[in-house]
Amino acid sequence: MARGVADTEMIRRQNRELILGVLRRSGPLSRSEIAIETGLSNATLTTIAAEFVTQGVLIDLDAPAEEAKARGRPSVKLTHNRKAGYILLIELDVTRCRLSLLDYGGVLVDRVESAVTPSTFAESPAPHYLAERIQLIYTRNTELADRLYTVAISVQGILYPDGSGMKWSPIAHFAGLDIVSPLQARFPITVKLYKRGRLMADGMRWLEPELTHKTVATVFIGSTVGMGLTFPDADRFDSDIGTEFGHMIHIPDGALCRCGAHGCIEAYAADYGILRSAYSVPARTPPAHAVPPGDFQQIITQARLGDRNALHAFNLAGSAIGYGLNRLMSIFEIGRIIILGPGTAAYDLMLSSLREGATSSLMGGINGLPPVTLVADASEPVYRGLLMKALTELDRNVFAAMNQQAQSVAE
Amino acid sequence: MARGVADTEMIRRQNRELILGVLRRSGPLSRSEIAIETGLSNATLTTIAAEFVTQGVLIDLDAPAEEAKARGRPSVKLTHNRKAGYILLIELDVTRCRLSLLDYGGVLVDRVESAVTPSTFAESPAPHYLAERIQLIYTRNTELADRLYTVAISVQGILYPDGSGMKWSPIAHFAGLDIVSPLQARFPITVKLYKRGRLMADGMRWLEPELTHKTVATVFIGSTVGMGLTFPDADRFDSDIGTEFGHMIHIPDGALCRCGAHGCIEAYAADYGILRSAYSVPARTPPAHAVPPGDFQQIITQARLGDRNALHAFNLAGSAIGYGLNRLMSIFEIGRIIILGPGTAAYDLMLSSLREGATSSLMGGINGLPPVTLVADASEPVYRGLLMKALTELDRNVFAAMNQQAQSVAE
DNA sequence: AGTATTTTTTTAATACTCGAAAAAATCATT
DNA sequence: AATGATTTTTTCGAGTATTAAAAAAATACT
Repeated sequence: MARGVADTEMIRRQNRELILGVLRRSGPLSRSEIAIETGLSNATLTTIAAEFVTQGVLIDLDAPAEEAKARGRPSVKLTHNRKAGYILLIELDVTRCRLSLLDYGGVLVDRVESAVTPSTFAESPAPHYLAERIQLIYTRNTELADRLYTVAISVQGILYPDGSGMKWSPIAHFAGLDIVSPLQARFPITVKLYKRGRLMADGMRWLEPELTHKTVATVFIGSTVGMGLTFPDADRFDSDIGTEFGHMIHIPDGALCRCGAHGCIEAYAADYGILRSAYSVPARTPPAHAVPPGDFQQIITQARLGDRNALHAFNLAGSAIGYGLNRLMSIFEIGRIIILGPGTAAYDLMLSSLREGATSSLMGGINGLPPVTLVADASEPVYRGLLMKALTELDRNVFAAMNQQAQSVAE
Repeated sequence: MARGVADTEMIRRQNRELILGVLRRSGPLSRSEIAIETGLSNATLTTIAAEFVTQGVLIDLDAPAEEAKARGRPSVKLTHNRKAGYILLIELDVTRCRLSLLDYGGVLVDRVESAVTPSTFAESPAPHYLAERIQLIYTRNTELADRLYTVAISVQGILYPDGSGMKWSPIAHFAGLDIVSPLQARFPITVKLYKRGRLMADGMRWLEPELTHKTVATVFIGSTVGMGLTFPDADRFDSDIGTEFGHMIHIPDGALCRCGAHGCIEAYAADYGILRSAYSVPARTPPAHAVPPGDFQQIITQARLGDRNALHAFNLAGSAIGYGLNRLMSIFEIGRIIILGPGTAAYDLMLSSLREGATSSLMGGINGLPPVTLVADASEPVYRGLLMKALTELDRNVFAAMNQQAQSVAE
């Protein structure tokens, strides 16, 4: 039920993971510092560190440029051996596809970017499209022949339960295919799909360490409405949570959403929904394909000037999100809300109706609206989240799991 | 971040837990059977089993009444030493309070039952009331002087984040007090509060083992609407999930709920809500205090005879629950729905509107309504859930954690 | 050059699992 | 009744972990 048999190999793996973990969180550290941080003894640190160095996973940082030269034997900081392995991040959204190759130290090595249009994946099926670009990365970076271990892809939409592809995606012709298997068959890599909303929440945890012990909900407001949820310490709890907040039904048979359903939160709170209400377009009118940022900005300006229709549109949006949070808070206790994306610019206009919606239930009333933080640029937490997912995956599944006989990974 | 330092003591604790776990799941087993089941070697089983027997946690079952006498050395089944420890279960709801004392083998030893009324906890504060009854159990069962380890209490309502008491409870004067600390101060026991909805879901997992790898949502429909959610393998994931489904807002500013808010699911789908709609009582009318089972049954009968108002009431109820599930399914993927309680009798009357509500969104439409099971008697899974919580708590925190020097627990 | 100080490594002790061999406990057969 | 076959359980030795404590290493200070 819980875990399987425990033996001494597991001890070592677990302690190796522990060490890579603190190194990942708090820069280069000396053996003693790691010992203190992890609770392991110095003796163990000597052993495991030696193992890591032999295997080429970590290296001694001999930049001796210490701060105030202390007495005693100088400490030697350990740090990631950048050549130990490589990761590839793929950020995929409705408009672009960006591949970033990074080394084990998290340093950018190569980058490929291309535009995505509704016809992109009709012309070249997604697995093929991605394989071609990955091949380009391999060709341009010969050093990673067998050292590219893991590919992390950020997507939006609904995953198959086994994570092999998408059941639904806002990107045309992207859903319905097995993405993971063809890539894993062609290249010697582990491929994983991650939901953008979830990455946002994870990324925020790395960017704001004080969130560690809280349940965090991130809400993206922009051309869509997305959410991510992460739970304290549930590092391993990778089940598909915070899935499609934007497509939670706010009002049965309500406004028409891009997804085809009626009454989704998104249909009221995404840019196109706000635009529609602000210009009193009937709520059943099919949504605009894309809203130019200027148009959205203009509605904000109008609302600030007191325009009734614009104010009303933001009220509807706030209310949709507020009730959505309300419904969420009927299920979890949420410790912190982070709102990201272009919608943050209009947060003040939505606040009162958002709060009203969020607190109008038993749970919402008792617990109140949790503290809210605004983060205008959503791409940073997504990138950070994706990066850390890939690196910790490498830490855990490749380098922590190596046994003593393992060959050195570096030349 | 993950776990702490791993050492050899942890190995032993973990393997002990593993053994107690399979024993808990699959009756008495011989050492070899346990070895096969857990993956541990026979040698290890000899060692650990000897330890357990010395400590009085397990005993050799010498009932030799084997089935077909096989050749070879006969196997000796290990089973729980019933005298190793005791647990106390307290089921508390709006009408009664029942204490059940069980031994480590799960056998009922003593039981105390009393009625609860709205004035009960006004006259005797809850911690005092419970302490008195626990004292009675101690007095009547002298053998458990220092062998009662854990008390598990089933409650309804909203817990404090630290689990020490209730923020809100449907039982008058029960909320707002620290329940756990006074009891732990007075008796040498571990006290924990568990939410009834959650126990239902957990209990169903024990009753139907094929649920193991699914996300299960249990929905109680009766005088309230409650929910429990459990996730596959998330044995340890004890955070407070599935909290107040019944008080999720279905329709903003809708029907008046017992909790004082407007538009809760409960206000449409609990017995009082159905009654109210069936008799066309205005939805803002304060709900009846308790609905006699006969009255509820009568509405079912009327609906089956084609009474429009009764049918409409069940439609509203089904719709409320359907949209609630819909909203839930926008956040998790749910693999199985189990409906419990008196409301199951009217499930067929609610089904079409329930399904319509559940599948009207993007997620609901794509995934469809998961398989639904009906269980009329909700008290069995609650009791089972509570029992297994207490026993596994004992297994894990007391008996798995004992070290080699530990004294024997049995005389 | 010698001493103080801090980090890192070595050493010895202990705990745990495992595979293989040995022992134990029964049935089957002669 | 004795011997053999068979299955379960125990014993034993080897291998791998961790840790505390002692030793060694590497530097600053005097």
